[in-house]
Amino acid sequence: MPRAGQRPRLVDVAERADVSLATASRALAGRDGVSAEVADRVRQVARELGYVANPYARTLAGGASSTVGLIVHQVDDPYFSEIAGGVIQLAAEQGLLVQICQSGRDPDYELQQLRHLIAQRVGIILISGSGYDDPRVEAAARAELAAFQDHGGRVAAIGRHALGVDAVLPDNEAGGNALAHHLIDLGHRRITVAAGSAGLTTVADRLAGVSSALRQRGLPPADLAVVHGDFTRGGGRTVTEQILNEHPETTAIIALNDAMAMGVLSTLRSRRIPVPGRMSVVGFDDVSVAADLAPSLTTIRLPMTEMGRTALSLALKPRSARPRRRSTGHLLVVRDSTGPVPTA
Amino acid sequence: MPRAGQRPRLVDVAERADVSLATASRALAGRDGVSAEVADRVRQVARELGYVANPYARTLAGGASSTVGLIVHQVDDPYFSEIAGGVIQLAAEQGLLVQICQSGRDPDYELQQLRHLIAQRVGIILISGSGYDDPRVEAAARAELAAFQDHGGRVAAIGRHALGVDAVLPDNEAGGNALAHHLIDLGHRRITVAAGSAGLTTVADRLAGVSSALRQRGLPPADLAVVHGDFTRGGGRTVTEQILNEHPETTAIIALNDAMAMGVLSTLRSRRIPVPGRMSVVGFDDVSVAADLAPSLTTIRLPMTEMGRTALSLALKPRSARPRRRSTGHLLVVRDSTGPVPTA
DNA sequence: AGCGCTTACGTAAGCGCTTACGTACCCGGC
DNA sequence: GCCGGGTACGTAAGCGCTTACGTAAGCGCT
Repeated sequence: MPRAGQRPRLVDVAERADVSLATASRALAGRDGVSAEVADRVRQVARELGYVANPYARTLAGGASSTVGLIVHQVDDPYFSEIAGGVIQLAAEQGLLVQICQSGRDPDYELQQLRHLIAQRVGIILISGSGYDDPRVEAAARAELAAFQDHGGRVAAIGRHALGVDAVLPDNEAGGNALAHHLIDLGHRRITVAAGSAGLTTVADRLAGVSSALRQRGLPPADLAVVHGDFTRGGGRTVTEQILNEHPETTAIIALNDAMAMGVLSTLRSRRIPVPGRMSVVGFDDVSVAADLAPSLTTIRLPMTEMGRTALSLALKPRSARPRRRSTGHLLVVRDSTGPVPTA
Repeated sequence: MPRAGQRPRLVDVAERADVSLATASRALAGRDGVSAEVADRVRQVARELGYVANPYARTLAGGASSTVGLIVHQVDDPYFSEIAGGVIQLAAEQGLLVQICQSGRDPDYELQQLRHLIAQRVGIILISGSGYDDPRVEAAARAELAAFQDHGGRVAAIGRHALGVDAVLPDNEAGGNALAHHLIDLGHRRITVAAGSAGLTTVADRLAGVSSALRQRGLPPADLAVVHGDFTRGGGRTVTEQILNEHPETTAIIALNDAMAMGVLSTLRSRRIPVPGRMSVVGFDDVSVAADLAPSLTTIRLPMTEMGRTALSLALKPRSARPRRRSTGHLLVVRDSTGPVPTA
């Protein structure tokens, strides 16, 4: 008999279906060893009673945890919130709950969040964002995740390699390459990269693609300048000031993510520098506002929502012997922020 | 003795500190009935062992759940992601984990998410976003939340009243009022509101503020037109087309949130209608990109991060007899998207 | 008819915690 | 000296589930 005002328990279902606790549990878990007839009866009663298993009891008893932990650099950055959207979508479809944490782009804090998630016994961990090229931190994270997996935890990474786990990876190098080719095709020769923190693998990869484009076109490395800031709008603004001062010959700026590109555009506007009339600007990611900026932003489209979904689906699959990789497509989206090099 | 390769349990701590399980539990919970000396010893051992309580066991046994559920309309909408950022910030400071869900602006689905969170036994629920003026849905949510609270659950709402729970509420009416006054001061007389879905209380409240401003200025109601879309950039674009067709005399558009305002700006730009030269545009919320748009957006600033924090802190306080309300400040931020009415 | 094997189910242990209750001890008061 | 009352701690009962193991029934086989 369900206690008044309380959620029904498995015993309540079992009693009412006139079976034992064990049978009820098996029936609801879809395990076999239960006749189809009894299983139906149990499921029927559960539905009538509105029974939902207590996840705490279930997990304690050794069942699989139904919560997935997601670590992002910052939730209110559209890149991450779109990824989170994809994760949450698929999680909802699967009846899973998503625990979300931010690292604030601090590797040590991220490690701490990771440990916290593990200590909280979430079943699945998704790590999103760029990796750090600090070997100490990445090795610690790697070790932590390996131990977690050995105890049955499931892990996937989004946009970062070197963690030794399943990962969905955009081809950052190819994207950077495509951007640079686009600008070179437009006649630009003095290109400056507005890069994020030098310690991020994403930055290094995108940058590598840009450099290789120059090489492929036989252009001297001196045609390329690189200025580091951080992957935010504020970072884009700061970096733009620096570019204008230190590399005044620049005719095109490659921002290594859209957030920075927004900062770049905003600063150029306040300096009354026409885009693309006097300066072309490109971004990377194609966050959804990119199309609505003025001018609309030429950028590399990454399927962020899809990336989130894919990462979760990887983590949901049984663990494979060696880490899987899923690469995502990318697409150069040409809009109004790029144009031919100005004729001096 | 901690089992090899396993996380330490409370018994491990207890044994090593040479006390009983109960004492160890009390010591770590900071409950009294434990001598200071013993309590210190236990805490010390726990630290050495890296002990973290298993939240599933803790919750099952009747301890407080340490997870907060957050329901938003959509995570990749900057309004919600900034609120979520605030919630996550404070949660991290308190050692809590945040479970996040999206309702996709569908009242029925939102109700389902709410039930899911409750079924999953989260301890605290935060509901963010506009309420629905559908009495059926709101009443159902109210009932669900009341029952949840009666069983010890904690609830707070952000930006919605009528739920019968603690709430943090921006003064939507005053904000709408301030926007309208600003435009009227600039000489605008044919104002059209780009409103979100008619069924949202937020829309009704902001709209009420706008209407009252016209009344306060002795302007005829006919000076105001209202077109409904949805609270997204796409909604803003659609609505703008409609305004241009059906209300060509309009000189100023009040978008009832920033997302719509972005859609409005984008459509006006593609139609080559100068802002604010021929049309002034205002938004509401002041999401962080608002300042970086071209032209930068005049809007009402809401302290979204703070709202998230406040909501969680309300939920963390012991329940009060009657629902508390915290109102947030709001501020008219005048930027470049508004100007004097064009002289015909 | 008797054996073993499978299938369908029940019994009960135990996951790691919290907490009601019990017990030993020490204090001061008469 | 004894007793009532507080303090500090231990014992053990659960929280609601999963699952290893046990058992009874039914099957085909010799």
